[in-house]
Amino acid sequence: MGLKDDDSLKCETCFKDSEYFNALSKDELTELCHHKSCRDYKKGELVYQEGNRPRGIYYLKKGVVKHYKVGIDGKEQILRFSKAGDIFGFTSVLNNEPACTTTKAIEDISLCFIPQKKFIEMVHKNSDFSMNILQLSCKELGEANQYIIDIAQKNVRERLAEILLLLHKDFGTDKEGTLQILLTREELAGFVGTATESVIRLLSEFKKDKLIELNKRKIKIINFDKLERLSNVI
Amino acid sequence: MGLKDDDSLKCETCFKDSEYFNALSKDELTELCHHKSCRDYKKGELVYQEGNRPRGIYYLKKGVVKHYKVGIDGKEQILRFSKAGDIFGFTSVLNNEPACTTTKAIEDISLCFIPQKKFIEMVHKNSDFSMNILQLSCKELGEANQYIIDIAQKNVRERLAEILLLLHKDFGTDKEGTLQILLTREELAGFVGTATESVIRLLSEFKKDKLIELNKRKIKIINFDKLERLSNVI
DNA sequence: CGGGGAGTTGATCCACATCAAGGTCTGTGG
DNA sequence: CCACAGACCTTGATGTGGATCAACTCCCCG
Repeated sequence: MGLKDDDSLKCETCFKDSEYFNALSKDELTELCHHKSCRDYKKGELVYQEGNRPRGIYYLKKGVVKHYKVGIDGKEQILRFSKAGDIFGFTSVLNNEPACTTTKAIEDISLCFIPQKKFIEMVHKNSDFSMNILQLSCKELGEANQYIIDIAQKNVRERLAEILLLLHKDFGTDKEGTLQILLTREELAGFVGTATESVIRLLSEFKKDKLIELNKRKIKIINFDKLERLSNVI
Repeated sequence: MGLKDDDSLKCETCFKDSEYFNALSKDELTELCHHKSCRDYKKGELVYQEGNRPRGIYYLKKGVVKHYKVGIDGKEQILRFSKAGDIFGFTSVLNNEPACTTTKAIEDISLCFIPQKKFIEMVHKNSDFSMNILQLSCKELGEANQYIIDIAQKNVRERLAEILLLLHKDFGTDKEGTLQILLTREELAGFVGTATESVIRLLSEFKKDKLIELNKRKIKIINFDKLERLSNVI
């Protein structure tokens, strides 16, 4: 799991537009850049695994990863995705605990790694940066809470509708209107929290009802209003 | 919702043993005590409601509150409880957003209120305190994630067993061995994420199988091992 | 003593998981 | 460029966990 040292080690522009690292001063940023290291991962590669102890946090420069937990029967429950510009892995670093999720690249990605020590140091030294992380963590907590009530009280149809809209909001579309994230049916099921067959049946129902168009893994939402009503947003 | 000013305003000992406020210096503590205000709530009273904007955070001195969301059909999904020594309400304050949960006293409680401004100030000024809050928020995030996979993948029996053990861990027992938290069947159902009738049926099944003893709302766990195995802890 | 909330039990129904069996796509190596 | 294996997708049949509805009891508490 060692990180390759390459040219990107010296890359100073990684965090230029990051909404989290913008709190750092020019000096802090330079200092940080001397300690970070970058690496590319192929689609399907693990970044870290539940139960392992990550030795730092990650900044995703390119691509998409999924964060999930594996249940008793081996079924993946996807908790969320991260895309370019996101950071992750800070929860276990901050609590000095093993990771509570597994993170895997679902496309080719470019990652920037910041060692635990440097990250903690920054949190302590720069209160604006610390506040950014705090707000991020609170935001994720709010989303997790929302997700709990969704899973507990909505049926699968409502949840799938909601998640399609969520993916649209988070990942947007290409010029054709296709969702900018490609998931297998199994992954979609793992995110919704249902069986693969159920997702397949509901997707084709949505297609029949002219809510979406399907082409392999490409999904295009064509009736947002109806989907929204169907999702029963609280 | 105004907080009564009373003698407790001057109380200096509120935070003496708090694992979160212990990062504050004596001076900061004194300063804080000049800005906090205390109030008692009767069982059943609302502290704040989802959608409202709390103007500060709360430190629970005595009693137990439940944090929940209300679903479409009016069903309560309880997300967690707080007990003496816990703080809550900081997520919406930090993100400057309306509260994403409703908080209600399930016994008579004693609350200490810290205005938003003071709290943010402390987070900015004292990096140890900030780290405490950050760790708390990350811990809650981890618990929420665990809860998502539980609800998504376990059946009601497993979840009820797990929650009984969780309540035991968090609230302990009196000298008789009875859980130190009294919930209605409806609240228990709202926490497990199921129907009241299902909780009732399963509780009496657990009783029949000599896993627990029941006396009104009092629950006594008598076979931890079996309950643990039943809960299918991952 | 009566009214209302909480608890209990039984009957019924359906959303969804699971199983089974094929079809389709994709990447690899010959 | 083709063949083939393995992963992924799809559809149908079936079983059931647990929600829902209904009726009744049990407590409190004024």
